[in-house]
Amino acid sequence: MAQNTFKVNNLPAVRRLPIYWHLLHGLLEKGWEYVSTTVIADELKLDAIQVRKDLALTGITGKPRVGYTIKTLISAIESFLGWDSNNEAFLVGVGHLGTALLGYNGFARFGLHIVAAFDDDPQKVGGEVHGLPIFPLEKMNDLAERLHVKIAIITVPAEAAQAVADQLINVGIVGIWNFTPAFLMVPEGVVVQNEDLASGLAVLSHKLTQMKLQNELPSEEHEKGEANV
Amino acid sequence: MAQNTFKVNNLPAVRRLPIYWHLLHGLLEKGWEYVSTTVIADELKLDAIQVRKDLALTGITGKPRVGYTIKTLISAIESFLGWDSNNEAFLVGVGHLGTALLGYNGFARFGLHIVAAFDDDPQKVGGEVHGLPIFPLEKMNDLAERLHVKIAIITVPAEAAQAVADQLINVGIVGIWNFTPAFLMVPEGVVVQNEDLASGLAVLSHKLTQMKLQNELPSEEHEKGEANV
DNA sequence: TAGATTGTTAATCGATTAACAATC
DNA sequence: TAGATTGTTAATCGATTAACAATC
Repeated sequence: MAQNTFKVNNLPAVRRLPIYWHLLHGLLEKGWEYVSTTVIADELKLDAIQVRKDLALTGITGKPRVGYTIKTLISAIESFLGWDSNNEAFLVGVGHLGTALLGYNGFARFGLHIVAAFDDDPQKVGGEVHGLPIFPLEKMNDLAERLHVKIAIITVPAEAAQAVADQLINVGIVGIWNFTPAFLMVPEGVVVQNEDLASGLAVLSHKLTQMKLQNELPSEEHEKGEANV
Repeated sequence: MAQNTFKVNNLPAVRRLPIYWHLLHGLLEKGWEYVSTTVIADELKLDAIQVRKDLALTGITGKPRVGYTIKTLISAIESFLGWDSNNEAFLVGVGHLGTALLGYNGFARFGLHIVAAFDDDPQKVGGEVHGLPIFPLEKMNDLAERLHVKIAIITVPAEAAQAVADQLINVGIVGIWNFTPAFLMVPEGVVVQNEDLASGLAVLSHKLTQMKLQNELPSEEHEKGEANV
């Protein structure tokens, strides 16, 4: 019945789109024009059917026997993710990580432009990092209004994260990229993306521990070996 | 039949463990001794049953009516993830992000100690970042042997990532924390954890786009409103 | 005791994988 | 044409959620 199936909520698939995007750029640079899902799957150790399903999210279709036009695919991913329109962002917390993110100009490719940085350290306020002036937190309101900023990156210490988030939401921020381990309480209508490095490290540690165990119990069924006990 | 069910492969759950860990530390500092999964779920906007299942991974059990001993739980998470043993790590690529990670001493809490940094820029080699000397890539073999390092963090430009990974694997590295968007080909027995910021940004962008769409189609079923067309 | 909370077994939901017809 | 590849429908797998007995 629904004229609009709107089955656009596959987060794992969304996370894979940038990975395809990166690969596609590489192929383009190598002079390729078309690519099949078989090739993509092979390069990324994925299932070709999965790749096809993922790419279908963007609405693009391929040609049997030929594959997909790489350029079209890249654009489709960008527009699906909204990376083809410019987004201005604030960054709050000019410590090690904040400074690194300010210096990393790679986000521009994704339409993300950090237009102002904030910190509450009087030593830092008034200074510049990678050409961007650092403002005191009080200036936030003023600048948000003037620049119509909707996205903010939080790189403050965890203890300060909630207060900073509250303040950001207050000045109209609706998307928060949270690099602290703090869990932020936000009202409906505000989106938070947690980027906690500890989670990534946990997975790495866990995989390593698993592997170590596997090696200690020598031939404990090599995935599907014969039962030998 | 299997005396060892070994159902320890729930990656989403593993990613949540550090989040619990952080919350538990906060509660401990507030003077709490016990905590129930109801409280944890409430704080993190999760399901209490899910929290219980996740915590069960670590092997710890709680007491009905009381909950879990916070200190025990913290230790259990740490030991499950191997965070209670020290792991030495290399870091390759002392650019913006690499420098930030070197300066971020928070990893020590997770047992991860960066013991040497490498870069191929002669300008950087011989210098120091946050007290750590920067070595040329050639020194890798030497140092890996001497220090028994098993983990490496890659923060080089994407184009150089595969070559660096090859070299690292060559000197005995078995765990790679890959901060580049490059997909690394590694032999069996080597674990890679990709930490591509673009994936996180993609999810944020996607959620924001979704929200915008929702607002544009005004009352398109408020999750379960009446069909009005 | 009464009742909150755990831990386990079963049901549901969603993502991945398989099967296969359509197509260039 | 023959056959590689797409796109869709169905089957499987795994994670989340529900139900409920056990317990302090």
